[in-house]
Amino acid sequence: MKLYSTLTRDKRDFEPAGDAVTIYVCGITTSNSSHVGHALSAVVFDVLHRYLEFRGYTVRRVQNFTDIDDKIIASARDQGLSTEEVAEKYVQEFFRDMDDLNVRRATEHPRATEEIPAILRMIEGLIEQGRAYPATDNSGSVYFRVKSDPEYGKLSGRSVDELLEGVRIDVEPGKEAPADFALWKSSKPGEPSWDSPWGGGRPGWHIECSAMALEYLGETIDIHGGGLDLVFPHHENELTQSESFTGQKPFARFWVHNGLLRLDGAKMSKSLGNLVTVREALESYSADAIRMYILTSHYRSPLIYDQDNIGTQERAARRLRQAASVTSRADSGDSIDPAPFRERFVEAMEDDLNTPQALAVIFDLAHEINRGRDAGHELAGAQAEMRTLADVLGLTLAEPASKGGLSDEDVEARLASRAQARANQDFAAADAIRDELIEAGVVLEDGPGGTIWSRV
RNA sequence: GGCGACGUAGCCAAGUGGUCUAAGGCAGAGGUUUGCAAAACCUCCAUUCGGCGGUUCGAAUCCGCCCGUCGCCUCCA
Repeated sequence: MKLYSTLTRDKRDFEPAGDAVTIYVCGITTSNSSHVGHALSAVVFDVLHRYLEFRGYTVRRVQNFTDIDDKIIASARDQGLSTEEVAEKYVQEFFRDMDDLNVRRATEHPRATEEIPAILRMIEGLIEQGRAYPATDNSGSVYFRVKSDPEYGKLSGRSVDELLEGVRIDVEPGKEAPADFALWKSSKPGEPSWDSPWGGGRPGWHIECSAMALEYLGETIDIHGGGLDLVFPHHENELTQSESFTGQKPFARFWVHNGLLRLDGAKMSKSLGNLVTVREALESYSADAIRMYILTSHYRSPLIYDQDNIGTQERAARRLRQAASVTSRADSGDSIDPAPFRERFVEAMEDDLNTPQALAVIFDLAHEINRGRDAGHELAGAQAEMRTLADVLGLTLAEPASKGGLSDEDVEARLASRAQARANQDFAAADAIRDELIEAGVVLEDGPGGTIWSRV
């Protein structure tokens, strides 16, 4: 397949270097509930993973949790909890949110605080190589020496000179140059702290990802992913320290970045506070609708979070769901050949994961199934294919669960009353029952074979 | 200020040199079906791709300028 890489700024043919496709995706910092922007990124890489498996590859995907940083420390202090407790709370919340979005778990979900030995080995190695140095003011921090890498800036397209001049970067004491970044941060009294050759401290943000990628996936990984906002400085720094440490280039063969979700004209982010949590979104919309909303736009494009537009996806999801489960008289002796649809689906996905087109193919197949229903064609094969393709996008095509109101038995009972009323030509009574059920989120369809119902 | 992305029908959104008089979804109009609906099906719904120039036999697609929106440069998926 073709994949766009931020490093080369073009689409290239992707083949894994080894037997399995290795993917490292930057995960969340466990200081807050996940928002829909995190869901966007998670869904994109979930679909990439699912598609690669659909194509027959074995995939090993690692996604970390940054479970120690300033915000977690602050949050723990505010709530009177330990940093571990705060982190654990949001890790569990993340898993629940992702499960409900039908995002499959990664192969591994390592945490920064559980990888301290690997992180320390890497920092020590970088110091030995002259790539890093303990803070010049003896604070106990360790910094990476950016000017030691003449290629620094190649991922984000930044000029090293400009960065070294400290354009809009505050110079910290103890740094040789403004662009140098922390590999190890000395801890202040009362803060969580791990022992190191330089004194008590904690890992800098970037080093954890390098260490985990190396530990779990090796010196060169196939795909490194994350949101576009991570390109600089996070991924730029990961790249330089990883290639410096291992001497192996490239650190990642493809850099895949998803576009950012916006709300009210700005990027959805913690610092701006303009966010909608995954949980809030799931309270109003089904996972299929949320995923379809994300996937009807290309993953590299920015997407504006808009409630009304997600609502329209709910109706669109229903269209697919019904086509996947309609029944046919199957008396024509013909059936629908799904092969051309599968081909078009694959063709779309092969082109840098063009999910909008892939989804359009599924809609075309749904249309063909509905036509086939009217013509009395055999549908099972086409419907099975449709479910297979939908599953590659992580769509369940399942009915939303009963939202408290009426149980299935209640619905069946109301339906029986309505059937009796219709038989008696008492359409007023029949329509009243229908209206009542619609209020409860149950839609009826009267057909030649009787009335079928579904939840919306 | 530096670097980068984007602007396609009422809305969302693919398409990036000819098969585009532009996919798909939602909304809308007429019809079939139905006790009436709903769903489904049939027909219709951008001669046009932010604006102005240019390159080309040919541009939504390439180039230039302008207008508008957004991202990164500081923690952020």
